[in-house]
Order: sequence, then C-alpha cells, then structure tokens
Amino acid sequence: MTLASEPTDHTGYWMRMVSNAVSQEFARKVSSEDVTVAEWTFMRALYDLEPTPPSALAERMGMTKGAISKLAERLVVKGLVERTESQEDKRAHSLSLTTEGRAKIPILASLADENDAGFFGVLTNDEHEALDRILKALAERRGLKTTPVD
Amino acid sequence: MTLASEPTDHTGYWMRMVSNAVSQEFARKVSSEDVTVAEWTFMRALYDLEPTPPSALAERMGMTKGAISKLAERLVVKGLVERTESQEDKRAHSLSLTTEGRAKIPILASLADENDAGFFGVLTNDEHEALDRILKALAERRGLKTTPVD
DNA sequence: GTAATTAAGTTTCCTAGTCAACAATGATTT
DNA sequence: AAATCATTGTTGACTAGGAAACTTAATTAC
Repeated sequence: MTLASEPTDHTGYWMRMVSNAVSQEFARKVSSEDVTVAEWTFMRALYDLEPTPPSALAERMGMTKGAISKLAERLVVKGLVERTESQEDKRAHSLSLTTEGRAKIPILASLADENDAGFFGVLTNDEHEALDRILKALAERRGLKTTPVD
Repeated sequence: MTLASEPTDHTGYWMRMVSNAVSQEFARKVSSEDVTVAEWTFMRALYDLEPTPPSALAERMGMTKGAISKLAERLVVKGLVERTESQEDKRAHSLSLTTEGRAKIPILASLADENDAGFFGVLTNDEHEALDRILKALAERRGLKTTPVD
C-alpha cells in the first residue's frame, strides 16, 4: 500500500482543473470589455433583479456584504451601475444597471455563450448532456444554490 | 427572444458551483490541520518530487514563481518544508518536506479521500464513473495539465 | 417614549494571489 | 576576459475577497 493516495484519483481534482480552465478562458474574454468575471456575475444578477438592495446580491452571489459593497462601488465608478436611496429606510439603497451597463449585458452574455460552447464543444452531445445532468443532480442532492463567481 | 441567455444554461455555471463547493468543504477540513488547500497541494507535489527547485513547483501548480516563493516561505515558517542551498548554482535551492511535514501527508491525504468520497457519494456508481470519464476526456481534449489549486 | 436590540452598508485589517522590477549568479559571445 | 544576455528567486505595489468592528437607522421591549 502507498502512504498517500494520488490527487488524480479524486473527482474533485479533475473538477477543479476543468472549472479553473473554463473560468480563466472566460476571464480573458470578458476583459476585452473591461469587466471581470465577478463584475459580470454581479451585472447579470442585477439584470434579473433590479432594482435590488446589495444584500440580495450578496445572498444570490454567495459573497459577503463587504465584498458586494466594494464590487458595487467599482461598478458605480465604471458607470455601469447606479445607486438609488431608499425613502422608507434611510440606511438602505437599491442598485440598478445604468443605460451603459444594460447595453453591455447582451454583449457579455454572448461572450459567455461563446465561451461555454467553445469550451465544452470538444464533448459529444451525449457526453455534454450526461455532464449537465450529473452536475445538476449533484447541485440538487447537495443543496447547492449560490451563483458561483470564481 | 430574450436579450440575455440564462447563466444556468451554461455547463460552466454548474461546473463552478460544484467545484467551489468541493473546494470550500475541503478547505474547512484541512484547516483542522492548520493548513490551507494551496499549502496541501504544494506539500503533496513536494512529496512526489522532493528535493525539487521552486520553479518546478510553480510549473506543476500553475502558479507564478512569486506566489511559490511566498507559499514556500509560509511553509518553512510552519516547519513543514525546508530549503537546501544548491552547490552547483548559487542562485538556486531545492525544497523538501521536513519530517514533520512528511508526517502530515497521510493525514491530509485521508482528509482528501474522505472529502471526495463524501461529496460525490450522492452520485450512483454509474453517474460517478461517467463524470470521471467525461472530466478526464475534457482535460485530455483541451490539453489541460496544471494541478488545480483553488 | 426611551433604552436595548437588530439590521443595512461601509470600512479596516488581514490573507493570498498576480505582475513587474530587481539582485545575484551563470552562460554565451566575441 | 569582458560584455552581454538569460535564469533563479525575492520583493514591492496592486487587486480581490473574508471577518469583524463600526456607523447609522429602524424596530422592539418595557
């Protein structure tokens, strides 16, 4: 017997290898639009939810409120997101995409489509379908829910 | 038609969600041994290669030499890794596990085994085998090679 | 109706990477 | 043998996120 199992014996090893590669390739693509993957994830969530308080984004993205606060600030500085003060609750505010931010959504979305199609295009249809099915089953059975950022 | 595809339409989305969950769970487990995932990956690579120059680890782990330099330093401080000056080349040195570091390998390896088995244990054998097969095919066909850290 | 508690966001400090500049040494050219 | 060029590893400036302290405002308890 050996003292230590091989890392390559683990599904998690291959999972991370592939996942990192997809993300890195996507990061490279979105950087052409001067946006990071986290920023895209944020904007895409906002597109579905706007106007929404930062706390909802934190929940959805599985990030701390501190991280969301800084991420939002970066996007405000870039002119892609704007804050609106709440009248009922003076502590709170809501976030929305600016016109410029909203205009970027379809562009970034098609980069995301392209990236996924390109990366997983080396699989046969059967393989691709099986992979999707198994990943979704895993997420379901393990009760995963937050939108992955990195 | 919609302006933007759903993130959940992408295989990469589910991939990241699952991969992040495995990593986070593993990070929690290894922290009980006062080690980070990057540190474990480093030590496990060293276990196979020692004594080896930092540059080889950087290559294997897909990290910059700067990152490796700092990671090695942290492990030296923890007493898990040691440096040996090279005689032929005064710029170079090689890294090895200390006795203490080597003693941790089987412990951490079994945490890794446990983590993988536990996480993917919700899959049927057929699903698990299919997942492994497809991930390896993907890595192969896309020419991926570095040991994933995070 | 005031005090204590809870909630929303921000800020500070910390960790862990990248990238690029660097010092020191070694290799190559001429 | 000197000058140039390449390589090894470290350092410093910067980025991005987490944890927890903090500020301000709202809610609850009494």
